[in-house]
Amino acid sequence: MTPLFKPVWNFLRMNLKELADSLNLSPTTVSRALNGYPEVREETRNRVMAAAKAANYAPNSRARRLATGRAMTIGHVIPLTGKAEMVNPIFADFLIGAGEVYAAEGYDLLLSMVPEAETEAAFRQLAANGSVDGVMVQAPQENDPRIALLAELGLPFLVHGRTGDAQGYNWLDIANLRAFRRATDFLLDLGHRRIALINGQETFDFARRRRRGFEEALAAREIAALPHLMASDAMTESFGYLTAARMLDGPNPPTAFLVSSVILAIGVRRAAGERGLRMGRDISVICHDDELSYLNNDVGGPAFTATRSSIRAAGKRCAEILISLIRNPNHPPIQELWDVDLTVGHSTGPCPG
Amino acid sequence: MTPLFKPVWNFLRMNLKELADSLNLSPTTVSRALNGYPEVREETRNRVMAAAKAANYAPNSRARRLATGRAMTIGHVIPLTGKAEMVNPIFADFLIGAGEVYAAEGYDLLLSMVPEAETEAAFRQLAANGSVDGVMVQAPQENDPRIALLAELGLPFLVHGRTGDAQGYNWLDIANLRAFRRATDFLLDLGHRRIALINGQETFDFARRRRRGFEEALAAREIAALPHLMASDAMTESFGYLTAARMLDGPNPPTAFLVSSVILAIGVRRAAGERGLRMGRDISVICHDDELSYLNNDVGGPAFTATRSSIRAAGKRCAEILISLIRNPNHPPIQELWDVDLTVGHSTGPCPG
DNA sequence: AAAATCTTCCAAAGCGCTTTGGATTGTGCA
DNA sequence: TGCACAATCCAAAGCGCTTTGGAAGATTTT
Repeated sequence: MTPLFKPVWNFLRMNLKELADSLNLSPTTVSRALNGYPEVREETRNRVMAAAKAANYAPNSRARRLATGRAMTIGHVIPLTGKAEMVNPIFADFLIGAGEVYAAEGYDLLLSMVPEAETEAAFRQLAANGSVDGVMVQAPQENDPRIALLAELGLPFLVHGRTGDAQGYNWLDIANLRAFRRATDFLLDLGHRRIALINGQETFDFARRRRRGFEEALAAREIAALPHLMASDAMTESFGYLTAARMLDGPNPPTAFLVSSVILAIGVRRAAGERGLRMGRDISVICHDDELSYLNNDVGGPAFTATRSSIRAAGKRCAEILISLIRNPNHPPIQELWDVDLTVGHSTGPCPG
Repeated sequence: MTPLFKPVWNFLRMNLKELADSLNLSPTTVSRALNGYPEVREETRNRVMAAAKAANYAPNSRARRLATGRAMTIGHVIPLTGKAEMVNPIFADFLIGAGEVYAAEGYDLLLSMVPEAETEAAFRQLAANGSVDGVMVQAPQENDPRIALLAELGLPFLVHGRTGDAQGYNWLDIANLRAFRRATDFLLDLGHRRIALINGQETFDFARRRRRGFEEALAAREIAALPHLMASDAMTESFGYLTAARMLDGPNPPTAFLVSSVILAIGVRRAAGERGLRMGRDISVICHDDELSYLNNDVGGPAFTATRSSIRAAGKRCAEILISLIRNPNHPPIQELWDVDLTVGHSTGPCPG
């Protein structure tokens, strides 16, 4: 029976015992010195620290994790849906925000991409083999099975977004309904009556809430929502383009669009541009802006009127919360709802005609 | 001296010894049965497998990693530059491609976001504490210090892109120079003479090569590259927009643009649209298309004429190569250069006038 | 001066797995 | 029948760290 293969370059590394021997100290003392425990003389600690630095010593994280029982790792499981991954453009910035916090707190980020059908197995695996201390859940669907599953597995988790009754688990979300209600009101106040909604996939909770916000605003003024002016799908540029094109070319075209992402809005802009319609004059567009770093909406004044909320800031805060939950497992549920700004840009104006 | 905190939910988990006891077998045999070694009877193996499944047993990955000396983890270190993260939109799709392979091969993906100034320290840390078996390097700059560093550290690595003499290390890259030379020729053949280049940051190797391709094509026809028609910076929509706007409003405006990403091209399109210029008629645009899943360029025929190469496929292949390098450490350098297609879309046409 | 208490260090026992080096039994061949 | 050789299994030794439970010496208290 032969082992498969052995890493070669490991020989370079010094271990705790060697370091201790070179200092004429026990591994115990060296370990404590390095980890900041008080029962070691200050002078000794300094000696140890200096030697560790000189030898380029870092404790083997695998051994440390085994010994402590902590993985010092947080899992992000991204379900791959096969179609344009909805999370794609969004999750990158979210990850950056979260990653900053993890790095600062000494946690690793384990990113796992799995086919949607295998997410349950993936979570069970993570829980069973103990490679993470907690997991982040993004973009929950209605009655998302992940929540019950993770609760059952006893793995600390935080949901970015929420679903169901939003009780009994930890989440951070933005006020999607309120934001879209407000945006719709804004368009209504400008005199628009035929307003289109181009939404994300309405299997996702955030998209449902946005739609409700839209519908409630219309209902409050006793305006009927027009089914042919509502669409929802993965938030790609092409979906925005195709949908806007179809609506604009059809009967009773909308005078305004409310769309769920900047990327969709870019598609809408393309469709409008092709038809010679100027945004903010011939047609109005409001979108939700996650403040993606490569799609800055602010250059020369905001291009789009937008409900905005930084996805990166959300990632940062989510990471903070999750870490505090891991450190304090019997903390009561943390739930945080962020309000959303409405920024007025160049893409909206009074209803023409 | 009290430990900081202990995970609670670990108690649920069964370990190898318990599983072995319940089967009246030794841990040795159970381990071997589970790992597919031959020195265990088929019947015994089946019993073990069944019991493991029934008990929801999965070997503790921390212990396994310590015992084997392998981390079964691959590191992606993303330097945060402070400004719009160039890698942002690109690296998400790259990650998805790579992540699929990692999952299939049983590797974890450790994602580490660090301020650019700390990347060296981050790599040293990874090497010293042994939490990864290899690392992926993206978007190399000219004479990128990471390459020498990783070689020194002896950590297996693969560069997506290349730099310097491209010798002696493993990389996968696309033929950036050839692609941009070809794209420039395409525009020249259409009669364009004032062609603008809107490039990524030219500290990056890929951007330098693209520029050289552009310049070589012009030089071959003895056309001077115009400095006021060349710009380079982080590839954001707003940079594309602002640059195109400036160029179009200035003296001797370009009749065509060659740009380094779809996102930039979207900005160019916005600037053109605002000025009433139709793409493919009044003005031509070619971009490089990484085939990002949420920026599909193919709906209803390709919107942009583009040099294209799937960043996701690159991620996938990079992961395959890196894993094979890890398994076979003294493999001679693997270097793979991908050719790039030119897809003709609606955004180009003969030079007007 | 003896007892009590810190202070500072260490030996040894894990953490849960893999792997080495047999031991035991069964089989094929002389 | 006896010996070589598979085929199966196991005990025990790590992997490199943390943490428990002292021990020895220094310091304070009575």
